[in-house]
Amino acid sequence: MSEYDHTAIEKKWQDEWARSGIYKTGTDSSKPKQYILDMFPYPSGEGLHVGHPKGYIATDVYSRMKRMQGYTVLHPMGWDAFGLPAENFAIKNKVHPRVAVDKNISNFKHQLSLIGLDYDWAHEINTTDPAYYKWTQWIFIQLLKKGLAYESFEPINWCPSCQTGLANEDLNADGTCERCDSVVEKRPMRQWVLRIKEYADRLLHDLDTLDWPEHIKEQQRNWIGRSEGAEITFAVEGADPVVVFTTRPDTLMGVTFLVVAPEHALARTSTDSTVSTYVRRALGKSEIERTGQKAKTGVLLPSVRALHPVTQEKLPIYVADYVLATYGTAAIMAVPDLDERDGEFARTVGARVAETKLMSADEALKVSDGVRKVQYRIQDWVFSRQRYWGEPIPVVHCEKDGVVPVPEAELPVTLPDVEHYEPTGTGESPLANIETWVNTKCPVCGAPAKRETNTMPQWAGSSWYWLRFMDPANNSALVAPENEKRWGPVDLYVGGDHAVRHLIYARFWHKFLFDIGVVHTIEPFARLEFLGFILAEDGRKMSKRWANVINPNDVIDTFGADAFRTYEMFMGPFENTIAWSTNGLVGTRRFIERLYRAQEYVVSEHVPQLDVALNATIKKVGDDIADFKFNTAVSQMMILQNEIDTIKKIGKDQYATYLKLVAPFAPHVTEELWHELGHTSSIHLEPWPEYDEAKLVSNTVTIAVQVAGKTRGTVALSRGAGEEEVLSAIFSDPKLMVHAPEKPTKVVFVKDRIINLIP
RNA sequence: GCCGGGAUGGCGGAAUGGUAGACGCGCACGACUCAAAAUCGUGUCUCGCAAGGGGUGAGAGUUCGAGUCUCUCUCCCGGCACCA
Repeated sequence: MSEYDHTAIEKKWQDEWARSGIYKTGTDSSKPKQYILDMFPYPSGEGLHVGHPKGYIATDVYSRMKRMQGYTVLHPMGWDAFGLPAENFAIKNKVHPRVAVDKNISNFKHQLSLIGLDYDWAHEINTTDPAYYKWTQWIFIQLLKKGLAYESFEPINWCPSCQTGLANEDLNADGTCERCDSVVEKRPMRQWVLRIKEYADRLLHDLDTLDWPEHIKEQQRNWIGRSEGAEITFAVEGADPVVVFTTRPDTLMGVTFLVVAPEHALARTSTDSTVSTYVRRALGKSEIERTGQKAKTGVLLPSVRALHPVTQEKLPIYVADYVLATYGTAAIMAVPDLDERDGEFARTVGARVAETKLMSADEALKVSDGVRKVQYRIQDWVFSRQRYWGEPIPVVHCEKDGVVPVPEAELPVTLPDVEHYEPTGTGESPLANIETWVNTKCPVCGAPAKRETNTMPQWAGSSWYWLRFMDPANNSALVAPENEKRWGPVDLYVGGDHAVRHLIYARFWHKFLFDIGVVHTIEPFARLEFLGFILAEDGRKMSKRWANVINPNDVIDTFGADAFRTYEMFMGPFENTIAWSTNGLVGTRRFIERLYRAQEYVVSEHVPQLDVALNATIKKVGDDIADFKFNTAVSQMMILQNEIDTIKKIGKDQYATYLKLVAPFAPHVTEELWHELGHTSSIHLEPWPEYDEAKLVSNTVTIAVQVAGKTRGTVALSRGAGEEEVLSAIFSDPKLMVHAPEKPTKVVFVKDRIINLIP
């Protein structure tokens, strides 16, 4: 037997698999399909650290088993390559973002290739490829045609550092810019916005159909933030009526005043100087300053009074910035008696507090002429960015015809080369400076017109990419219907970090594509497995800044891809965040070596002593991979290996079976050993082993003996032994005899498991 | 405040209501070696020489039997949050 030389073995088989194409996407449509997808990466200049491939290894293990189980498998990989990092790199180094992106992609591909993943690179996609973003633009035009994309001039989040508008989803929890942590301003400017709110109810309800982790569904429910309530109109003396939204119409009789947001027309049009000063100050505050404050401030609107719809009582109206402009009607009815915030505000301004007599919601609506209404926290999706490196929004502005979509035959609208990638800061993208590109003709009337110069956000390309993987080279359709029917939906989607943003945008676009007949399922991702991150050995995030980054290339060089893969699956539960441990990796390396050395134990005849352990391993490894419990699958393989090392003997067929079980985890060494056994075709195309139910359990069992619920020892008997037999075994064991009552008042006997004697 | 998920050795973690701590790391001792590494073997929750006792965040409960089920509480992680 030769030494285990992981470098030679891994190189040899990676080359051979590439040559023979064993991982090509299956074409046999008579077999059941599995579409297994990773969240595709942004190819950063940093390259991969050992945390990144964890999800890729998991889908690799899963897809290998599924292929062996007879499924045709689609397991593709691609690049989500638009976005700010490449653009910032371009600004700094004066190179075209494409150059940096291409370089990064080739580095990523090299790193991935060392891991031995079974991607079918014939299906590779790149969101920055014009042949790809042609269809991203096509989807935008369909949204526009259906009235789901619109221009808005409302104030939006503006990041002064990135110099672009942002969606709410691009902000941190504290309201700062997700990318650079700058304090975000509200800035009124022209923006393209998508009506995701129209899909809010479907996005909420269809969560129930998904096999996703509960915490992800919950995050999406929180983000959508549906609340049921009512709108009630209050007549106002001296001004137009005020409509309020409330989730508690039943508290109507406790209302003692109204409050409107500074943005509310009633506040903005007030001529009172105290009010206008307050409003001006409030509007000048950032989102954080306004929502972060605890003490409530506000002023009375003089010369207006609301009329209580039931008592006709005259109620004061205040303007206060604890009422949000972006939610409900920007006006509330205050019930200081029951609502803590209203109560606090009433104390600050000295407003009246009345005891609330509750009535039924129905009655309240009747007497107040209120209407039931549903409100959402989610806002429409601000979809334009004033930056260079994104998909151009494919519309033309014509003086006569207004906004005109670029005809589909003229797509893609390609991104022109520019001299400077810097954002202009004026609310225009760098594209605005390229006159030859901006100036065009109106597709409707032919008159001179100007192209839209805003680009799409980073999330656009990833909002439909799983469809392109099904049909990557199609130039006449986003995806051919037969391919979409063949592969959709994604059976298993694996990734992390995008619980809300990507997953909600992707579901939104998918539902839209369902509505226009492009896809046949209402949801894109039937099952989602969310991964836990790998921290650095010091327990911190892996980062250049802490100098604690571990590069997979180095690990693979020292320990081999097989040990590396197996370790990442063995570290702990897939969804747990766990610190990397090079010591831990040594353990799986030892396991691979013992597997390798076990070829010395191979004998031609069957070794019955291994039957139980081997059958149990077939069952457990298969079940556990299916359930994403890779850590216990690996530990079961180790248990079998321990058994083999004890017996120092394994039948040739048994070893072959064992190799197939390890193959998804350690594809190179198992392929090598498989060929050593004399096979000439790949182990990865072998049928997955089946277990023999009859051999799953051994003929002897260990029965725990308890006295009054306290375990006193065990007896070993043949399977199926009756109570009498167990009792006689107990009383012939001197150690147990001492504890066991001769005449128990009660005996609990569970066959093959336990006996409990109660004195 | 609301919602979701947790708490088990020195560490990562196992346990259909049925022998808690599988598997791995680490550690200790032993074998091999001139020696070391590698490898192999033995041990490793805790108190105790032993017999035996205690032990899965705390407290109660259900049960012949609870890490697992129920209730109360503490703490940790994540999401949302002046959302009316």
